[in-house]
Amino acid sequence: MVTAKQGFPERGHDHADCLTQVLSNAEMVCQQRGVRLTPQRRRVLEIVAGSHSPLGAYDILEQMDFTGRRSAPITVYRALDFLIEQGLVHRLASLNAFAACMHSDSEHAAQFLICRDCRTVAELKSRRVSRTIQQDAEHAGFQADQQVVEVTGTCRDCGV
Amino acid sequence: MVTAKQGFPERGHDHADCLTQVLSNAEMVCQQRGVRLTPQRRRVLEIVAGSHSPLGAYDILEQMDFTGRRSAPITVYRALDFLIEQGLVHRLASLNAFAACMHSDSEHAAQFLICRDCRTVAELKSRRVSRTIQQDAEHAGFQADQQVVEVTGTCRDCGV
DNA sequence: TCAAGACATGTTATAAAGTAACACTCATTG
DNA sequence: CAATGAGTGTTACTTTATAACATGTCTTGA
Repeated sequence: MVTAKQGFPERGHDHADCLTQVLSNAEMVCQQRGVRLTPQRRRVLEIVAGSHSPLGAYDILEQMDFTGRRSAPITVYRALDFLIEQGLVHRLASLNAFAACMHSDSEHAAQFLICRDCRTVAELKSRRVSRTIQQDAEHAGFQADQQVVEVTGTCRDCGV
Repeated sequence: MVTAKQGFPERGHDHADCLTQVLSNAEMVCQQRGVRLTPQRRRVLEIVAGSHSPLGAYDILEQMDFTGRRSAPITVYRALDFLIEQGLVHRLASLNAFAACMHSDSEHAAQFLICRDCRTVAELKSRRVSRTIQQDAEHAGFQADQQVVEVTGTCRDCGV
């Protein structure tokens, strides 16, 4: 899960707040851009944002199963594609999983801290890191336009 | 593919040199560590190092098929696990693909520049980047111990 | 108002990536 | 030379993701 505050989220924080915030922000963002946050998409966002740790597409699929019958995986992937495009959800390549983004209003590279113990995920959101990558890539003769930064380790609460 | 030089490899460079260098380095490293670079493992490394762009496990599998009969995927994955463990091959999470490492002698975080046009891959190998990530993570209450940095963009030769 | 087009979803099937479990080989080494 | 352990073979399977095509549903302008 992802928190609005800088730094790694505290263990006991009220996650319902995150959820509310993500959803209302998403409504706003979509309205502004003239794109549709349909019930399906909203539902997927809700599920992703409701989890403390990133979810696989099939985990999401299981939770979609509210009317008794299960939808096809493609349904979830389509909603995820939309949400990612709008910057409302990030994909974590190293986990094949997805996490909601609290900062979709502000432009930022996708940078993650992944705790190997509690599986909690936070965004690093360091301008310094993205700038350094940008510069060093350029120095190597490379024009960077998309960064994937995923850091595995132990968070404050799980640390020794 | 990955070059020993800093910066993005030049288009016309002699790739056979890379290959030879990777293999002799691997022999050495394995001998030093008392682990076995078996024919299978050597063959997988050869295939990976022989490609200018990262290969999927099943691409490697196809090329293993030298005696006429195809081995099972697990064979390739087992060899890759070994090679990754020894730092001879890197896994590119954002591509589900694998690339040989030219710098397995020196300790370094896995950082990649991936050209979206020619699919060539180079290692960034920036101490500055890994240090910055380390520091900023720590500042956020997080003890980093493994970094994934994958940058997509356009290389010198493909750039506008 | 209603047809056209665009966007969204349903349905079925399949591809691509990765792993489990167990049997067998083969080089040591004590 | 048996016992051990690392490496490989074999079969089956799980997990992750996409293709292709049919159907539904908004909205917009004639």
